Amino acid sequence: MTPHAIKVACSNCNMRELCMPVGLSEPELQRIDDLIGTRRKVKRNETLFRNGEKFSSLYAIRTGFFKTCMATEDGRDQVTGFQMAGEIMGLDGIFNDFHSCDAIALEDAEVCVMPFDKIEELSREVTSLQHHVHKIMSREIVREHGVMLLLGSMRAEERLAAFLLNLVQRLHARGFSQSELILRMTREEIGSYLGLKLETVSRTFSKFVDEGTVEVKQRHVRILNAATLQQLVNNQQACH
Amino acid sequence: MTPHAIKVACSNCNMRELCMPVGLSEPELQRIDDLIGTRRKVKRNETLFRNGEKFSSLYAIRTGFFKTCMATEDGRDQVTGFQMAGEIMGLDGIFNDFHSCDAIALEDAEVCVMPFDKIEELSREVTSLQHHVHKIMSREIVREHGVMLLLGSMRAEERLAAFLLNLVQRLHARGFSQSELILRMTREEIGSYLGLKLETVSRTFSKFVDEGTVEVKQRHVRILNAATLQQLVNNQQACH
DNA sequence: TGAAAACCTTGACGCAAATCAACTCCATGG
DNA sequence: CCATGGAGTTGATTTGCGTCAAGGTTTTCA
Repeated sequence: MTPHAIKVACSNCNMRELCMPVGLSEPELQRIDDLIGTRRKVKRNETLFRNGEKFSSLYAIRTGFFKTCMATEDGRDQVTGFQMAGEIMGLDGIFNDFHSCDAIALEDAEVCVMPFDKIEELSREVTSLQHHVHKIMSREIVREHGVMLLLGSMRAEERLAAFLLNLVQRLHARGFSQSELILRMTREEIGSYLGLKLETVSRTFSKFVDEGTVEVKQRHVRILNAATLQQLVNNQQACH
Repeated sequence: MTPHAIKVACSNCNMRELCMPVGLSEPELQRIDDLIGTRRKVKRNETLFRNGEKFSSLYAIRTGFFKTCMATEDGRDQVTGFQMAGEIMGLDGIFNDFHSCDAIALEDAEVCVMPFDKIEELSREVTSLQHHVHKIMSREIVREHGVMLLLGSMRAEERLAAFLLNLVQRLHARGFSQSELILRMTREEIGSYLGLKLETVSRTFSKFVDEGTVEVKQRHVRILNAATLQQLVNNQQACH
């Protein structure tokens, strides 16, 4: 329950180039280190923050994997994203000072807690940090545009193909395989994100397997033919 | 073709409280006036900016109505939002310095051009402007979460109900009627935004009319029973 | 280690929305 | 004034995905 707090430094963090601006001077780096108040460990299935909670900090993921989701009144929820190491969470809370979604760890995780008032203070002085914050928020807006396109106009196969390619591309950028990945989320969570039911997700995986496009053993996925997946995403042929 | 340029001032703009922070001091207001390089008129069906164009400025809508949309390779496009007076466009371009969607006027419009480097410069000095920029970006992220929920888990009726309520609420905040509105977009554009085909949008309008929930005469819509629409959005009863 | 729970797969069937098509309405301009 | 074309409506039919159900597999925890 109490956040596990350790004083740490960005300056020797191996995720730095993912969550911090590059090309900082030594004194700037020193000051950025002060941004991170604490680190916090979050166990699998625990929430980092929850809808309605007061917003105070952004969170940079050091290790682990999260989902963010919005709950509706009637109890169902929509997964709005999956986040991995180096990505920033909590941007939704800036708008009205309260979080508007839940962030839940899908595996044991550790995040850097960055009090937002400190970020604003420092980014008034460090121009590259200021621009970096703007870019991160803009990136999230662009990502969500992509999800809207997916949800608004793609068929089930196209959605799952886009999802797999996106995941593997982000993992690859973190030094993992370009063709193999382990899903940290259930079929139901994938379905929620993609606007599909879990049975449809399962069937679509099976279809890809039948066609020899991917190998699936539970949550272990190996992409055998990325081009086929890419074509699915691009063409959208059938539905004119 | 050449942007219609007039030097103007935020300080006596009646949209100010929508696109600028409140509670500025007199000297701060003076400086904010300098943010607006020019105004630009955009005629119906003309683009303010286009996917792939270099990003340089954010745009505050003074008058008129826009859609933003992403094009796919095969020629179709997904409407990602509709924007009205007082709203800010162009946030998508910050991420990689290029716009990633098109902004098209749905009626003759006028926008304030705000060079982004100037915004960054000034928001280093005016704290309330800095926070305002952050809030505007966060608001867009939260809005898109809402659209994802809509696209991912609502049925056609629920989507159109949510759409109408959202539009009328924003118009009401601008001093227009709480129950009457004129749609500036076609059924096809509504459908694209809501992930539906134009025929489905048309049928759903007709259904609302039959049930006495709204009156529709072409693009003129009068909401007769907002509670019924709200219930549709909230309950999502049928699809458990 | 064994039993319950969670997760996943597959099949049969139904339905909401897409598709295809015909027609109406309205704005525009020669 | 009528001709033209874009926009909208409505009907008939198809279809992709949801729903319901049953059974299999993996994980969890006592």
